Amino acid sequence: MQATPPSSGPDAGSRRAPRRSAVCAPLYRQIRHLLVESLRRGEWAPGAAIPSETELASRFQVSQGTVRKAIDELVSEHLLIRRQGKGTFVATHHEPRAQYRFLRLAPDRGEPAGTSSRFLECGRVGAGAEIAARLGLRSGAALIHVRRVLLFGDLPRVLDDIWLPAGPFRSLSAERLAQYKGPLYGLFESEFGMRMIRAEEQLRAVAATAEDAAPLQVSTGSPLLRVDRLSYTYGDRPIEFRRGHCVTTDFHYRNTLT
Amino acid sequence: MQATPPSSGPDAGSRRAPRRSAVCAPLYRQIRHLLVESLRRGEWAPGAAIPSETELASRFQVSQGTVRKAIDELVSEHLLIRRQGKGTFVATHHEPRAQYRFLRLAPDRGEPAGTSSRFLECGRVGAGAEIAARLGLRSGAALIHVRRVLLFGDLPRVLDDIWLPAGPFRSLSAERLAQYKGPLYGLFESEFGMRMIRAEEQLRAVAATAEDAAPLQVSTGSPLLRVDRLSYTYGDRPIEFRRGHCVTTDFHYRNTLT
DNA sequence: TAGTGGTCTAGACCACATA
DNA sequence: ATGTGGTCTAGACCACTAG
Repeated sequence: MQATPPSSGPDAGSRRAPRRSAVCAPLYRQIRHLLVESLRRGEWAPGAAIPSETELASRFQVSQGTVRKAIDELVSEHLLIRRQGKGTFVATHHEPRAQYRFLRLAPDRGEPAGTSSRFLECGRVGAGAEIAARLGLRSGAALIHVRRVLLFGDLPRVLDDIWLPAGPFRSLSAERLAQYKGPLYGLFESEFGMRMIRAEEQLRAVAATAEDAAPLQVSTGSPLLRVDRLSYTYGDRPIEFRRGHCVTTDFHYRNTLT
Repeated sequence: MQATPPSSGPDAGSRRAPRRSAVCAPLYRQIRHLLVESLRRGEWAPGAAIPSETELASRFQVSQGTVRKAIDELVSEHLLIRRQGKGTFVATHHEPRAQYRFLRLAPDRGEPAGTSSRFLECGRVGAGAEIAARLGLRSGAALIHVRRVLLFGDLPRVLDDIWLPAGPFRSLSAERLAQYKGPLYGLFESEFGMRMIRAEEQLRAVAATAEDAAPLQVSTGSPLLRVDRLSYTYGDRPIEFRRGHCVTTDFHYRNTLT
């Protein structure tokens, strides 16, 4: 930052050079960008504290209020978490509060039972045209494909097909998945350094195929909620495509419009 | 507000009484609450400008920055809209930008065609147990029921059943609906003084009944996306329950997870 | 007691819109 | 030229956490 500190108190008059032009983002957005870059580079690990607001202010040569506004935005996007009296921390999918941030399926009555995964497949495949386009890869690119059933208590309710670029996720295996407890995004974050921060979903109703119906213990042709999800990491880079088929006779997908 | 302005500059020392206790919200939230109350009372009409930040600051005896933070929150919740150089305005469903804020259905390819409504029914009914509970009314309370088909271009894609409390919406009629152009929430806002600011939705896949299938021009039993929506006005008061059945062969419901 | 984030203030200047 | 929101600063004090 090329900010010039004022010579004295708030009434110091014309005290700085015109720092930015019309093409330039506000200072706090520039700071925000620097913070995101540090996160992307892994300068601060998930779960770790970032430097205090005052330290960042002196590092970037801006006021604490400007750093604060940059952090405010990142907190609202769940990239950072504030803890009063303790500091500001890099968000992680291992925290209980963030565990099911992306899981919108809930039982019609009663509180959400604990979920668990049963993994059916894990192997390398070539990217079809549709999935390649979504992930921004060339057709035929190497992917890892995972198929699993999500159980709520002991009720199988979601059949997920997950496609990941083979590069970063090369070492993902059925064994590693089977032994892992907790949300997949936690595993991706810890083992592969890929942190999901945002996702776009497309929902539709479809009839169950025979292949979908069996693991979900429903009849072929019964209505299923199909959820296509494209997940992004830092810098709007798509990193996972997922297609879920959900039984919604006693569950529903919840959403808030604001 | 019982804030005491400081005697002089920023270094005036212990300059105010302890304004709030542990049970009390921060000043900017108190200001925010006062603003929402003014909105609820209709002190400023939808589309109109609210007083400037400096005027509100002097009215509430707080600094402009505190008013600003209160307004910031209301802007992020789409209750207010800022226009640089012009002022801050009460949001309205008549603005082009807000027209389809709550419409999440989009065509799989191509840009969204214009939508139009075909109204099938409009009449008084008694509230069933489920809908009464959702709207916070007693079972059997008087409701207005509207049924319509939403068309994208000339494609019928959504069959909506809408229930409204008969009190505020007493004068809603088939004639009034037929002659009205634009989003329903615009009509509710202008004609009935009920402004929707938030909604909760529950989605599931269902098989089309014969009654659903006919107006949507699909076969009985084909999969439909059912969307149950509860809409709220100021103060978390539920004011509309809506059940939509959507054809999702060439359309989808889009959602962003953040 | 020291350090952190949370709130509040006051004032400066900038960018935009209107007259 | 004036008034609006938008950005930035500096400093005060509060509330919470931990050694």
